[in-house]
Amino acid sequence: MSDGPTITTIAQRAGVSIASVSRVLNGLPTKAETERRVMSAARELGYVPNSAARSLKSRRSNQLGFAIADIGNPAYLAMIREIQPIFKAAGYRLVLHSTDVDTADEIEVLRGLGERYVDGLIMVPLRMTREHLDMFAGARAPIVIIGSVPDGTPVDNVRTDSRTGVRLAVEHLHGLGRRRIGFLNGPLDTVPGAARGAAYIEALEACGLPYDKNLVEVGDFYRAEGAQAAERLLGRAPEIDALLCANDLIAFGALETLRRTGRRVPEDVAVAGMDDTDLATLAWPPLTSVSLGSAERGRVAAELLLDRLGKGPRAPRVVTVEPRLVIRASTTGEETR
Amino acid sequence: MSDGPTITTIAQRAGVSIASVSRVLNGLPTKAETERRVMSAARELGYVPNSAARSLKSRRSNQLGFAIADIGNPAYLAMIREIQPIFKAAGYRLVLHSTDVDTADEIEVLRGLGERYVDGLIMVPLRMTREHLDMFAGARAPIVIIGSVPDGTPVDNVRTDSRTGVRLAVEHLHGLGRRRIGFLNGPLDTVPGAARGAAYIEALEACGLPYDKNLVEVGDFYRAEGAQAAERLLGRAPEIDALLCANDLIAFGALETLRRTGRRVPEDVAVAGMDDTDLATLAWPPLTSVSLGSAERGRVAAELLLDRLGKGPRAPRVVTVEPRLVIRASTTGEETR
DNA sequence: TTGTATGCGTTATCAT
DNA sequence: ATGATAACGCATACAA
Repeated sequence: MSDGPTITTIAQRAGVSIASVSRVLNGLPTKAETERRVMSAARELGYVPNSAARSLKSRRSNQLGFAIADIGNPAYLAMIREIQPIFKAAGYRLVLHSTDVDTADEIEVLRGLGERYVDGLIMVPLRMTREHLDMFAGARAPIVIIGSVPDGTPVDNVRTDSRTGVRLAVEHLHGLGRRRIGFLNGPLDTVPGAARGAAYIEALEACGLPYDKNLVEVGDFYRAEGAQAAERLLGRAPEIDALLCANDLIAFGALETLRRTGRRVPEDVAVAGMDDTDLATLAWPPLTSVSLGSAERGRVAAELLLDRLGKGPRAPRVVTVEPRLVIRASTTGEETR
Repeated sequence: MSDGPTITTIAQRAGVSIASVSRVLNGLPTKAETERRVMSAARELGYVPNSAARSLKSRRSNQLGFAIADIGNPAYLAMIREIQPIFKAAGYRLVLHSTDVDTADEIEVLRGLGERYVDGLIMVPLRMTREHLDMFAGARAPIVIIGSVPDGTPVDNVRTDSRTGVRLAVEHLHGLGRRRIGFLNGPLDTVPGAARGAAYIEALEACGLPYDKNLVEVGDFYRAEGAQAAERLLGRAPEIDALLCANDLIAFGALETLRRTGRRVPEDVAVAGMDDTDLATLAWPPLTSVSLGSAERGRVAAELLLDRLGKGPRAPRVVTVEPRLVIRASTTGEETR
């Protein structure tokens, strides 16, 4: 717990100047004898370079940030699992921000970039306000946004195609003969909530099904809220024969409600989620889900960020990850796990 | 993306010295006029203090670390979810280390403490080597270990009582009339693996059941490995009527294998896990599990760390969180979710 | 090859 | 109340 040695300590011990110490430590050409003495002094003292001093001098923190609303969401977790090892391999530490579904918190994180405690940031904003866009424009470090930003926004952008994803699911349910397809959505003022809500309507039309707003219930992107939303929806529209859920957590909640109210899945109600999280194969029945490529989006975001850090300024890039429908027993009744 | 303003920039703009700027920014007594000019200059320039310079001067990073083997494990996730908001509320950022089940990685994190990029660390070591203990002793920042350390180790320590936890589960299964209770463990050279393995034997004896090493299978703490271990065990000892699993992930894997091989849970084989993760109620049937208080251990660890940071050196403390058996349908067959 | 001296951006001490 | 200046630990331009 002593007050760590500095290059000055080493210099005294080795009887050389701090410049020589620094040179040896950084592998610059040095006389063998000097190098030997410095290295052994450093080892004996248990020297470790001070990161604050290094950062101040180098103007690099060797840290990268990842900001999400909720670590508990397995879709975000899948991203972290990709991002962390990529950052680590590139020599960066991961600073994790959980913004608590709070827009002000997100803004705070963006403002914090000015402190330069990270060299770059990956953010998954839940809402996208004017203030977000302003902060992106003035940001003092590279930002990668997972989720859609308006064209021209000066950040790299990794998107998914919610519209296609929702369509895949609705077509699947329609193809199974379902005609009363309910939709359990998250808050409409969130980026995914708005996108998936609109896509649901589009997809119904593409299938030639009428849009009945009575079949849509809005809750939040969590399991408990999903269970409650399902209960409200089924109370109001008991004739529903399929349920599309805006994410897997909602779907898990819906499965609970369906079981509790004595409905069979998929015989009475087919259920599909979105995100295709690890948990989809844990639920019973295994959950059909639209993969939005969470892991891949995380990986791509990390790579974009590192690439920009390595190569300096360049035009913002947009990468779109294609959704993919993963069919399991919650819609087909077959054991396909 | 410009090169952020510093107090020097502000001083020029406001026509005062950097000392005055610093004073105003830190709320020290200043003449109203000076304060006004500095504040408006700072606002106009969008000034944000540089964290590296601040850290170098203050010798504090305002960052705290959390090091775990695998973010994917929901037990660790439960800890993060407690720790992050506590850190944030106290003004600290969270630096997350995932050590990839690699002991060398853990040691590297401990060595990194010397860089002083964090003011303290919470670690959940999977293995506990001589090297770990040495690093603890020489650590240059406060450490809280979740998991058991030998008495006298100079770190705060938050434990769970594996022995009691395993006993609760075994007694429960025994009370249900089960007499061939198998055990699916994780690696024996890990802290939890060793503890739970020993506890299993003890618990059997306490129930008057013979220990049959044929009923124990060792895999790893993951779902896929759990499924495989269950398959090996059931192939070898098909008469098993209960399965205790060293964590929930293993149990989920076991449930898969049991279903796939046509065994009913709990009629043919009762299954219990450990950790009582969120996922326990998602599985089918809902999983009986021994809660080891993951969330609480996280919370306590965070509080211990902050307390030490606030109050300075003091004797190492040990807090033990009591386990609790949460009974669900995977052992009793009743719907108790 | 090595040492001296300077600067990174901040805080804090000391004069004024 | 304010300004000049040192110091935090490191890297480096320059001089020797």
